[in-house]
Amino acid sequence: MNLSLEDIQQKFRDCGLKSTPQRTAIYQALVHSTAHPTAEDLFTQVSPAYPMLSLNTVYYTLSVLRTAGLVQEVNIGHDRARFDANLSPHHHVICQGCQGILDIMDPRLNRLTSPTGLPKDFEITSYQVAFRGYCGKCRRSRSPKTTSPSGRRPVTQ
Amino acid sequence: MNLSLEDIQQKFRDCGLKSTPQRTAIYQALVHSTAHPTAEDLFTQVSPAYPMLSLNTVYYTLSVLRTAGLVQEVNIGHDRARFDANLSPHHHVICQGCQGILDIMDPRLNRLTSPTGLPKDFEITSYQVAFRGYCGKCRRSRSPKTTSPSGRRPVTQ
DNA sequence: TGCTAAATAGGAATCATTCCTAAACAGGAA
DNA sequence: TTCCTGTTTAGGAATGATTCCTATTTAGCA
Repeated sequence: MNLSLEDIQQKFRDCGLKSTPQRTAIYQALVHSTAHPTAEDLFTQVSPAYPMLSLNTVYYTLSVLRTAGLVQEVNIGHDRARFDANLSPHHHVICQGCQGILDIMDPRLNRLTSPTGLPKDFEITSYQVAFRGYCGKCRRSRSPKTTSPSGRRPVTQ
Repeated sequence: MNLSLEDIQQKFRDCGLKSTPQRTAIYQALVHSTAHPTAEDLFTQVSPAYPMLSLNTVYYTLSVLRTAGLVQEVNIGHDRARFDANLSPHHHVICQGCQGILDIMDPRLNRLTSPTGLPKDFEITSYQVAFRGYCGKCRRSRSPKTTSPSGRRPVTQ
C-alpha cells in the first residue's frame, strides 16, 4: 500500500485525530510495512528521523490508531503485540521458525459459514485463519530429519 | 474429557515423564477444564490441595507437558498464555467481552485447502480458525445501541 | 536401599506494556 | 494572526506475566 503524506493527514482528520510528525511517521512506517512490526520495530524504524521519540509514544499512537480503526493488532502469540495497517479482510501464515507473518488474501477463506456447535446466543463478528508452518528459509536451515516428521498434520487431509 | 489417575500416570510414563503429585494435579485440572485456563488459573485451582505449590512449578510443568505434546498453548492475545489439553483438531470462539474461549469441533473447518498466494516453499503444518464476537451474556450487558453496529462484518456474507 | 537426574519452591531478574506527570504542540476560536 | 485548550509527547516509574537461578527434594531405576 502506498499513501502520500496528504492521504495520511486526511485520514487523521477524518478520524478526528491531530496530525503530528511522530504520529504521521509511525503510521506511515506501518502502512508501508508488510512485516507486521512490533511497537519496538516501529520505534527503531522511526527513531532515526525523530531522535527524541519515545517508545511510549509509539504505544500511545498505536492504541489511538487502533481505537480509530486505522490499524489492527495481530495477536500471533502471547509474547508481544504486532500491528497491521491492512484492514481488508485477510488471514495470516506464520512461520514457526522465524516468527515471520505473511498476509493471505484468498477470498475463499472469507466465505466460511458459522460453525456448528456455537451457542445460539453467540454473535460472531469476525474470524481469522492462522496457518502455521515453516518458510523455505527456515525449512532449509532445519535438519533434514525434521523437514517432514510424521507427526505433522497436512493442511489438506 | 475424563481421565483417571491411572490414565494420567500412564500418559506420563509413555512420554518419559516422572509422575509427581503436583504434575498430576495440574494436568488433571487442565484435562477436566474447558475454560482454557491460564497458568495462574491452574495454580489457584490446584493450590488448596498443595499449599506449597509454586506458580513456577505450574509454568515449568506446562512447558514440559507442551514439549511432550500433551497440552497446547492457545494464543488468543498477547497478554497471557492459555492452555488446552484438548489435542484433537479444533478451533476456537473468543468472546471479546469476557475473553471466554469455546472449542469448536466443526469437522468442515478441518478440510480447508492450502490458501492461494502462499510462497511455493512454505510448508504449512497446521491451521486454526479463531472466531471472535460476543457471547449472549456479554451481548445483553452491552448497551442496546452496540449490539449490532453496522461496522461489523457478518461471518456469512 | 541408594543414586542420580528430574522436579520443586522461592526469590530475583527480565521485559513488554501501562501508568503518571510535566512540558510541548496542533488546531480551532477570537 | 495570536491565543487557548485539550491533546500529544517524553521520560521515568510501576506493573505483571514469564523466565532464570539455585538449593533442596523426590521419583524411578539399579
